[in-house]
Amino acid sequence: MEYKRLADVYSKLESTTLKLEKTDIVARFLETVEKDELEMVVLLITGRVYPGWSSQELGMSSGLMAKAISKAYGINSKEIEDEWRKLGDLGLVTERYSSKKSQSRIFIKMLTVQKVFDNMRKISGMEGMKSQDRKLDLVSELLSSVSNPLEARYIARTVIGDLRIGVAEGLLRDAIASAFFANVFWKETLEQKVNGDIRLKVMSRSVTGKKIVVDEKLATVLEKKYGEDYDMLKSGNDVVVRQIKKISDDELLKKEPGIDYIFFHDVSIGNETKSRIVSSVEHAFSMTNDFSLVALAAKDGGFTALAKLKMNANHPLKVMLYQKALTIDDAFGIVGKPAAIEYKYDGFRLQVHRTDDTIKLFTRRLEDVTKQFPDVVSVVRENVKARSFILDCEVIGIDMKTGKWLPFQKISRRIKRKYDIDQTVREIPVIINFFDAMMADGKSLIDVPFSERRKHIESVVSEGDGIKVARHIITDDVEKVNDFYKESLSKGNEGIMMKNLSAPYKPGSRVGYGIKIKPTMDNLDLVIVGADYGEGKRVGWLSSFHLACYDSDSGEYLTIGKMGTGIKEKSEEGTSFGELTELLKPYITEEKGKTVAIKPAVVIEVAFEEIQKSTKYSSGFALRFPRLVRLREDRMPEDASTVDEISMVYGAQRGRG
DNA sequence: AGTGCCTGCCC
DNA sequence: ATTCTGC
DNA sequence: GCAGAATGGGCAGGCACT
Repeated sequence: MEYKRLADVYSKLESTTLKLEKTDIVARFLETVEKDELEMVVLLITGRVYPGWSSQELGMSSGLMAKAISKAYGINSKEIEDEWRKLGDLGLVTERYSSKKSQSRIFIKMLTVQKVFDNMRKISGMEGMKSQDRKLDLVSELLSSVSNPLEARYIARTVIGDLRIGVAEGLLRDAIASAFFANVFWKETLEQKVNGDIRLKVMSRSVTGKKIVVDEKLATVLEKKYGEDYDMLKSGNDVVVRQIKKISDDELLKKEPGIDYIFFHDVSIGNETKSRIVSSVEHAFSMTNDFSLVALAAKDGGFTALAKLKMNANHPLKVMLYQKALTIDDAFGIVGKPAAIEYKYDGFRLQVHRTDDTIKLFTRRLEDVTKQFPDVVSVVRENVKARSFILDCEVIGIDMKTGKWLPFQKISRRIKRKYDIDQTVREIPVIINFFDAMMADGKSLIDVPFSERRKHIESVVSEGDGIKVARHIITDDVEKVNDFYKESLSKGNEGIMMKNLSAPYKPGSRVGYGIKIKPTMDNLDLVIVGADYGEGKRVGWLSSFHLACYDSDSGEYLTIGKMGTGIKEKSEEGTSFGELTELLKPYITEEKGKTVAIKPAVVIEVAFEEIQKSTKYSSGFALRFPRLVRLREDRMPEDASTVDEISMVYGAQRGRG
């Protein structure tokens, strides 16, 4: 397949924000892809060349891409930086230089999807001396063989790992469902207006050569109400009328061979059928984390093949994510009463797998970290009494001297380590706290209620040094939760989790079955002393703001980090990027690429989770998760929080005093 | 050998 | 991680 | 209410440069 075709699809996707339209674009494209190219195309649609669970990386991002542009088109880096700031996206920058060169281009051969894919995979395999140069050559080779600047745009974005086409898991899942299974409609959806006309009429003009099954009850209605349009649909397609109480033969819903469209009379049957298709795709993806496999299975074997993609210890599962609430009452409102309340440990998420002899550990993003935690492997081997399982836990570090739990920063030293692992095992011992179970003795637990999954953990885990079941209570009493919350914080935890007792485990989604509650710190008033221009949807605005506190001794402003969230895009909603940009412009003293220096004048109120020690910023501190609360127009820069105040707050933080 | 910058991934 | 926004 | 796209600090590792 020519890369140009894929680039056109990307471009169409970029030109609409409508999810249904995007889904349709991807689905209609996938329908046309041959089996031997499907794996590659599905990966490239998600902007990758290896599936999410793979540890293969490109080792190339915006920095090296800027160099690649420089090399491929002979442009100096300052000019590239300026264009980058103006266009807000290196993909557009690449496209621009590509189009300037295009007149002199002589086509020998069209660039193929396969070629792009192969070069990207070569890039990810490269290491050692001069490897960066060789990576640049591979990118240059692609850029010089495009037939169209649009292709250059997407080659650059694939290198950066950010396609910006608004397609991620949810949408691709729906698109695969729509591409390889019958498209389901019912009376209301056929009567819905699309571009001014009802959908049935639109379809009668545009759909030809398809196999369409129509509910007998609906057929009568269509003939009576829309006879002319319905006749036109029948004349151009293979329309079969059936009595359909309920589609019991799942395989009928598969395309190739099978049916392309199915029309029901009742909303409920339509919805049920549609969701049966989508959830079978979703389930297959949950099990494999690999849309290439899912798409192939769906195309080839429909429901049967999708159902064969089963949960498998040693293959990581997407983890369930949790929402945030401000108060215990709000949380109860979402998860119901009574609920399970757990400590929210300040560690990192670990998925523990065991098949008979093999234990494997995966992070939240499915990286295999078994090598980094031999201590966890052995404690699991000895203390979990089951042969085959998948469990979810939070790992925290402990201070060798005091026995207290360490803040996340410390344990993070172990996560990506490749060398001196044994030494850090001794220096930073850990405790694993199990809080969920997804598989037991080869059987999936994701559909059993949380309360049962919890019981299962308690039955297989024997607690000991370094291995615990997450501390929890079950209650419907706000006061009891409050006490538990205080207890949790006093141990240095981040807060608490509140969980719905009857909820299933939903891999990969942030549904309201679990809620996290964290305390709020008093906000700081900080001075803006610099900023960066934004990318993508924030192009043209100052988008990230460099913050400083005041040193009353020296009268200087000391930096404490950057902030790029909490700001509104629309000015009606509150303090917006536009407003801040206009406000700060007169104070800009220096510009370099996307970064500007700003004279201290504007004070803002900033919320955060925690103050950390930092070597990067001149105040010696940095904020964990900073976000804008509001402008402080009533404050002068000298009124900002002082470094002494911040130092006091640092010392008084949870579990640290 | 030391340093600085980039990348990817934890939160 | 947090937050905002379109669907 | 969800999915997607913006953005934060800091860690280890790896490459390039001095």
